[in-house]
Amino acid sequence: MENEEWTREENNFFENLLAILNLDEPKSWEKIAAQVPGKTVEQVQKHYEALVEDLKLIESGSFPLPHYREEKEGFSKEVMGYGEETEGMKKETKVMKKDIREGTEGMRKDDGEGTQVNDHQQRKKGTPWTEDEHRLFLAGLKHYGKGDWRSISRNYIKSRTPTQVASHAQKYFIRRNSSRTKERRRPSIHDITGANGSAHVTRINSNAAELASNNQICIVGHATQGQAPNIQMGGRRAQVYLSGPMSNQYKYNGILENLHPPDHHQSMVSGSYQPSSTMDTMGSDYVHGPSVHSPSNHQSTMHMRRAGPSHSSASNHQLRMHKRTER
DNA sequence: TGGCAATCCATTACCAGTTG
DNA sequence: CAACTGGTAATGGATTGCCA
Repeated sequence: MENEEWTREENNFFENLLAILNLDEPKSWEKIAAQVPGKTVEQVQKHYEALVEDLKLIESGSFPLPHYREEKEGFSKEVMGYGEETEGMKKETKVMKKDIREGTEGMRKDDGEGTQVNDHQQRKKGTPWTEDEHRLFLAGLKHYGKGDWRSISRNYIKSRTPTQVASHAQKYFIRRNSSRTKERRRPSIHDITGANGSAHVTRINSNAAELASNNQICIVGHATQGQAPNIQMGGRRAQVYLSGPMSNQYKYNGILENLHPPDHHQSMVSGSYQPSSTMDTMGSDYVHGPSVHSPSNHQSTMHMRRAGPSHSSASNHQLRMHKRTER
């Protein structure tokens, strides 16, 4: 007898098949049923109809959750393959806790710092650190040293809890100790290592030389709107795009005073900045730089990625990369 | 209990191919 | 050729588990 209920894995697998297979093709349901163990063609069709119904309800504003048969049935050490006693038990506990987290749709205990998480909330959204907060952090670090996050929180960054400070510190030290070449790194707030540092450009775009020859240059780095970092670039008029964690996307229109080679880091720029959102209305003086994803576009990209596999697979991309290196 | 390392996961940056 | 697209990698904040 076939199993009427669908596990999460079965459901995911089914949805992936839907994304891959063309339902207009003859015998598509047979093909799907053949690939989902223990399900009949009828059950697969029924499940599809239920899925369509769910989508309708979701679109209409209500969110009834589909019923999944819980995987914790038979959740034993043997089944999970955790043969080794202590580590296996630890892993099992961890997996179960993870399962509970996911299975209960974000139901979680209070973290003790006023974070109430209800049924509809996922993990608390991160609040990005501002440059000012980071500088206070550095000042506090200098004063109290590594480890005294409570004092740093209490006396320097009142807007952050000790836990947040510790988490920030962890990332800060990882960044500082990273052996990764600076050329490949993205600009980060953690690049500011002194409490009085100024905003600076950390990396020039790889096609900067080409653009510079055309009196254009693209620079990637941090700058906050309205800031006018020092510029040293060579005597020609240029358009510069700035981007970074603290800016959205800014465009610089100024004079190249002393153009550094494209691999030169820490080049300084100054001038007037415009948010990119206004760039398109700036007129023909402005030359377009590298494309920037609009958040909405990217959101939909991400949504599609989460929703199911794409027809352009990872292996396709690997192939592209391989072709590229061959050229 | 608090610090630390590891992990999770959402977001963002970047890149190359495609398209108009 | 600029803009768009779709993919991966990097990043950062929150959370968890371990241990002194």
